[in-house]
Amino acid sequence: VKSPSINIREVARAAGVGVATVSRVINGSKLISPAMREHVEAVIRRLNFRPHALARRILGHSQLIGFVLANRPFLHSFHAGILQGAENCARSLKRHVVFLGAECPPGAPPGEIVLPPVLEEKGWVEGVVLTGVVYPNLIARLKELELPLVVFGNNAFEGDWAEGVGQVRYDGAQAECAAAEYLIERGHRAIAYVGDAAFPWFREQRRGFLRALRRHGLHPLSFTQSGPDDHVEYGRWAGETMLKAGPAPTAFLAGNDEIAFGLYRALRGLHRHVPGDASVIGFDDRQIAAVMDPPLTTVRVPSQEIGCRCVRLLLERLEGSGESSDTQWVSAELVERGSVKPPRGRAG
Amino acid sequence: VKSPSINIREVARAAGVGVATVSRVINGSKLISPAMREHVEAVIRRLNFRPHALARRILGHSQLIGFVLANRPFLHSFHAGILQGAENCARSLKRHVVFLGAECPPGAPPGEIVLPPVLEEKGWVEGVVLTGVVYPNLIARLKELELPLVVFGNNAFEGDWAEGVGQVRYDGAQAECAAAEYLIERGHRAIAYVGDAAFPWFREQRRGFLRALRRHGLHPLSFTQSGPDDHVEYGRWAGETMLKAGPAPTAFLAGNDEIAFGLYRALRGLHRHVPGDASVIGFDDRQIAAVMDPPLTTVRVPSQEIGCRCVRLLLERLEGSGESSDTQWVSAELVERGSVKPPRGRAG
DNA sequence: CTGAAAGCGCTTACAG
DNA sequence: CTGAAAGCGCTTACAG
Repeated sequence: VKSPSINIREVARAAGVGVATVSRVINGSKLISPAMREHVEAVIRRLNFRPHALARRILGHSQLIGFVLANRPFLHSFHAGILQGAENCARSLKRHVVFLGAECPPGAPPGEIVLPPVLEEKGWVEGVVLTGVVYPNLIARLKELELPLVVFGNNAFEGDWAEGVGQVRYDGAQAECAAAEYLIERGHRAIAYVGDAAFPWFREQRRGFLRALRRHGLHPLSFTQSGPDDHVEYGRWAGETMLKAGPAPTAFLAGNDEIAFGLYRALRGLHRHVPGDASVIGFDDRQIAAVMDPPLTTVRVPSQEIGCRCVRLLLERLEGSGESSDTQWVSAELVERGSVKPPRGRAG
Repeated sequence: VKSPSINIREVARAAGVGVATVSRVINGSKLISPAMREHVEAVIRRLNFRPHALARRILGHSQLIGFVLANRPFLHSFHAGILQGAENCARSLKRHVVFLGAECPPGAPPGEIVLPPVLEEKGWVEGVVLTGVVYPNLIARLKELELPLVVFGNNAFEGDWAEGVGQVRYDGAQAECAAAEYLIERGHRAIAYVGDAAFPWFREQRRGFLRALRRHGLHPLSFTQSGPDDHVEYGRWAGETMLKAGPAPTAFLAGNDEIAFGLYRALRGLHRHVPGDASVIGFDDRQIAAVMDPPLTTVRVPSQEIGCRCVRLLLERLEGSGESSDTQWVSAELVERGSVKPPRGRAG
């Protein structure tokens, strides 16, 4: 059931040359005279010949990179940024990105995880960039498949997987420490961190938060229980709980921007004003941050840059098989908008 | 420079059978005895053999679908939704999606447009789903390449390209007509449409808006000039201009949610309250809509469904080469949130 | 059911 | 510089 599309042999015959010559032309080989090149190119144009991509790459590289978004029902703007960065960078390096979803429960034995065929089969992708919610068993499975791997480190759960895999990450503890300092400088003393401790990225942030408070001899408030999957709901729940229960914080450090939005809702529900009654700092700088009211001061994580660095690191490791640098760091910085003020009853 | 990875021939030798038999096993052929199958499978496992994806598909189908996002510097949440829908659907149909950016200025002759190699070469993708900002010349180029094509119709500029291409679209005029009626029912008389008429999707919406106003004998206000590329800025500019210049509208129909947010800003800057002083309805229902203050009433366009329908339609056309249905419609519906109220001085 | 052989469309030593 | 031939890893008639 092959369509009668023309192949290199027919081009060769039409041009009155050998197939090797046609091959050299389409591959831009130097071993060919200008006259011959022009002649063959003319025939190629006339016949509208396009070489078959798969056949060309049976030996050699597919130039395809797998971008795996693990365990995510939805492509949020943050991961969309990573994907876009990866695609841009891949394109400039003559590679292409296959976008792949993958679900794999944390408890599954690596051997039993079934991945998309593009990953299971050999020859499709040269390597994989791994993002989303990444459990060690997925990494183990990908290693079994002998796929060169770069993971967005902050998305991965702790485990014994680092060997042989490239990482791009930001220092969440450091960033959140700086955010806490920023609040402390502005006079806040009752500061709360909000983020489900079931996730490593939130735990890491919280460590930085604790570090800052300890340094200043302040008592840290935290809300780290597991709750609703929806981050907005989680933030609202956390806010309501904390405001009703204990000494009300004058400032909140939210694990991400959606949690921050949930906190806004809780605050508003209790007639507290942001930032008049309570300050809030988010994390990630997703698209919603600038649009919230007041605009959210937040820690910007450069998503596009992360995507770009992931594919760049992957290709470095592919080429220099001598295991290039294991971890690359990108920096996360506070972007000041309108959700922080000194607490009430204190000179600005 | 071939890595010494094992191939079908070696498996056959190790199993003491012919390569055809191994081939049948990995392809799940029925023409094989259970005993033989088990034996070969054991050898495959022992040798950790994985067939080469590219070689398998030289004849036959690549199972790859190109998802092209044209002329977009950024993957917005709306298109991210389409992509995610496409990937989900593709996966369930055993296909994979290659995410591709493409820039091509509207004026370029089709012959001169250079696309990613994955599209230029034959055999990579079985077909293309086209979204973003789509000019007719890009469609023409893709047709030259004989790539089966489904476009998200609302993203495409008018032109003589419809023949032979599948489309998925929503009825923007109808949706915006309904949105206008919704405002009229609530007592609004001075209603403005805001959206750059340079873009066909805004023009289509505006037609629906005009239809509704005409039906009720109302005078339509419109802001359709070309302005800043950034939609938020565009909305702000439109809002400020209209509020300063003419009879102030009591309600705005924004071409998309970001324009609506720009209108919020303009209104706030002039100390007008939403929805107290002016109502606003957005379009698309992007992620920011629910997060705006007040939450934006908007027309929801089912982005994931669009992505899914695009790949489904593409595969139908691939299989039944008898040109299956040309255009599929999805419905866009108003989602009521908090940005609409009856105008001042009128009973609710 | 199974295997030897021809074939898919290309690339790449090798010889000239 | 150019071409005939062998090779890439797989699939698929064909014959048994």
